[in-house]
Amino acid sequence: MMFSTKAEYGVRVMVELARRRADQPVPLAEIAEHDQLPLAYLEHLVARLRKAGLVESRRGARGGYLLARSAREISMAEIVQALEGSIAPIECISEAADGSLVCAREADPHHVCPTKLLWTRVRYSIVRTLQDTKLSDLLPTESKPGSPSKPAASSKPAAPSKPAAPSKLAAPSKPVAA
Amino acid sequence: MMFSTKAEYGVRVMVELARRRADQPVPLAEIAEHDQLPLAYLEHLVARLRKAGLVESRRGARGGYLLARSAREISMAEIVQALEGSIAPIECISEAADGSLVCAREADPHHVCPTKLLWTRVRYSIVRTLQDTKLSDLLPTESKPGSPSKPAASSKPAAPSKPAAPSKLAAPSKPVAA
DNA sequence: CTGATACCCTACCTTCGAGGTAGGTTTTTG
DNA sequence: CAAAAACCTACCTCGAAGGTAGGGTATCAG
Repeated sequence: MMFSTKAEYGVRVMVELARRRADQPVPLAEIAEHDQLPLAYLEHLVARLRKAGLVESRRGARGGYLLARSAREISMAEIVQALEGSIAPIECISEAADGSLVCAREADPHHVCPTKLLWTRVRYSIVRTLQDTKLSDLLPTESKPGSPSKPAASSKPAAPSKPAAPSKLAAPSKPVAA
Repeated sequence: MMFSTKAEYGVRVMVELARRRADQPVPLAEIAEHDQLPLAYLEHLVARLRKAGLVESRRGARGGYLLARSAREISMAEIVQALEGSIAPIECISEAADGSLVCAREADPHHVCPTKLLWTRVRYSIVRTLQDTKLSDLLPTESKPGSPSKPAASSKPAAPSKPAAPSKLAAPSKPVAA
């Protein structure tokens, strides 16, 4: 497993917010009950989402949370990023304050780390997929007038419904029973 | 961080093996010293690689490990898979014994998990990148006659050497004081 | 044959962060 | 005002990541 439940739960919260009418706030307790998730824990997560500017809050009675933007304008990358922090497949490939990718082992400028290429690639493919997937893509096909509901990935289809089962890696005998 | 050091160290070991002449075994102690990694720990990792059929071993004096196949025929997916087990971005999207993707929350067949699409996509993009990257791709460009050394990723350049300005996706929550 | 080398195996140990609780404070509404 | 809800800080716990330790076993050099 690679992402923590922070990302998992947080994405669920965002989906629940997106499903509802955008003009009135949704109390967190409602979502917690609907998805059977611990309320107190969700409060931590949604705090991060708020600091990241992804949701807005209304305090007091009849308060709750709302999406700060339209679901079509929120990418999963933003959500995951807000919840998990910097997206990196391994410690080595996380970024310094200046945005560059650092590797502690790379003190010696002569020596180039051969594995860096791999992890950079992996990181990039994850980030791209997360960026290409918008919050609206996870909503049940609710045809908004004038906008096709499945723009999905930009360049390539990010997730073919049939993964074709290569070698042993995926081997879903029942592929993605959606 | 998403993969453990198992994958990180294990990939390093494989790279070291690939760098050397394929006909004589490399003792693990040599690699441990070269990469400054704990020998006893590497032994655990390489045991997994052996069970997965990725390396072979010669016991006794002048023994060591060798690649079981050519570096061009070993994908990073196999390596990571051997070390980390099933590749899954979150618990939900891992496979059951029968190979199907399970989600505990999906007991109710009516209810479709809206977030499953996301994690399936992410999983697939990771797996594809790992499959497309061969062990030979991580070797310093050592031109084998008759084979181009950079087939790289399938469709798109997977890793830009300069991350440019990644909006805010970079922002480290914990600044990684390396 | 004997020692050295190196793989191989099982058991253990320690730290740390994920995942969650708890309890209080503040703001808003009816 | 009382209830509802966000907000905040502190704490707790448990399992796995990341090792260590120590022996056993095969192989080679001399």
